[in-house]
Amino acid sequence: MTNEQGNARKFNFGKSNVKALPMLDARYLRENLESVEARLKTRGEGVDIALFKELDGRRRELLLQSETLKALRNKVTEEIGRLKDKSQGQERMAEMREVSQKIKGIDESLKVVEEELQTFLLTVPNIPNETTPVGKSEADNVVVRTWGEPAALGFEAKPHWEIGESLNILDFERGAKITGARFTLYRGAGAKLERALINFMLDLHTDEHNYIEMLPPFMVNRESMTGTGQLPKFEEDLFHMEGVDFFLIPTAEVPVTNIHRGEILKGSDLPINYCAYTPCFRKEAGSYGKDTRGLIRQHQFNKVELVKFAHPADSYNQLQQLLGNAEEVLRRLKIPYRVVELCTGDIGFSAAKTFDIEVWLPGQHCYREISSCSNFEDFQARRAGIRFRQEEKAKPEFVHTLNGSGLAVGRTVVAVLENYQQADGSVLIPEALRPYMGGLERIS
RNA sequence: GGAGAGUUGGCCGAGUAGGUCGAAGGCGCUCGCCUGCUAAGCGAGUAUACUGGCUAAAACCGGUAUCGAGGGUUCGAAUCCCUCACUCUCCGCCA
Repeated sequence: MTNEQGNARKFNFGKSNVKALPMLDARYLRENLESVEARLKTRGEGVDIALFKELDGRRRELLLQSETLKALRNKVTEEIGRLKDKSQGQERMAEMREVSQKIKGIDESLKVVEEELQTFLLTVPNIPNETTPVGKSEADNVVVRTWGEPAALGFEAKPHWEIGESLNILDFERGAKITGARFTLYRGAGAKLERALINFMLDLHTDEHNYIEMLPPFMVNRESMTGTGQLPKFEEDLFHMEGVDFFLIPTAEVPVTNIHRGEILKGSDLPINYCAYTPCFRKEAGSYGKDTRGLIRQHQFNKVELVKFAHPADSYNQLQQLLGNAEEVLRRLKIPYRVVELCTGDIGFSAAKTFDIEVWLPGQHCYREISSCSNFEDFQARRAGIRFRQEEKAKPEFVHTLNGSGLAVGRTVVAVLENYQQADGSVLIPEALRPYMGGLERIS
């Protein structure tokens, strides 16, 4: 046995026993090919219609052949079973032996086609909602509203990394020494500020916004990553464990949405609101030159996430609520922000509609994303098999899933440091946070 | 790390000398009946996915699959064999 095999065996607890993911809505795609294609085009994304037609057609053809033969075999087998004298069945048994061989061959081809089809379907992004503005890039996003006035500091605003280093609460050099680039060590009041923000956000959402707090695993299996849409397409952005088929979560969206994977929920329980603090781990592949300084883009950062499972007819109302719940964090902290509606060219793979909250950063003279609130409609629900019944006996339907940061904690620290910096180099603590900082009013 | 026990439908729970078992029974639920209301009682029904036919679409009718997952033996597997995952108990180790 090679070393690698030994390892694999030792840690071989990768697959969950939850049933395989259900087929995506191949039927809907089959019947609405043209319109789906047109709407996906607004993302700047093409669908290989010819490939789909071929795979889908082949699959149905093979399925029909296989099922017809199985029906025959079942019938004959039942007759044999009814025989008192089994020796009378010899001839038919021989026939069925051949039929079974044929079925085996067809099923093997079928399996190949189904895997190809599944792989194809899993790489098709969500269809944007009709209300999502059509556009090519970030530049076409629409500012929905702006809250708060950037404060007139009366001096040249410093970027947070300078503030953090001079107050000795953020240590980028040692973070890099301990691990590497894009890892930061928080010290003293800095560490406490991060923790205070986490608790403040969790308390706000659970006590006032009616979310149930969850503390999920920070590693998930492949099925979970596929359920929310990170896999199969974005594996290169994820940290993968060696020896086990687990991934570090890039957001709490993954473990929290997958809480109900493969379940049928009660319609009367909707909407279900969950809120979770987790660290998030991202490789940030392809962003090498970007945001190299400071806390903005880290391989590990903390986030409080809001997740909703909603009735399809109610999901856009829920999206507004979720967005408002996230905004409330910045309102309480009295930090200016704006809300941006993402265009079709800028929304994520799984989203049908997304609003970003961008916080004002005086040190950088710009608004930066601090939260992303999306309605995935039934996209994740299909992949993850999350359904509900309207009524006790009704047919199960897919729920709509939503989530949003409420908020990204590291970036909130950035916003606090930069917006609350004082001429003397100290930083005031927002009033709402003081109870979480042991009454501390100022970091100096 | 070692030893053992389990995994069946919304839930509980039968079913292992392979055959008519998608699966007894109970609970729950739905509809109907009955009783002046309630309770009790009686009758019927009660999984999911894919797929063929019909259809504008459904309803509907038919087929296939599913008894943790995957594979094997067999004309035929919930039942036999193998691999894996998970749950529980005991021992060891450990925050």
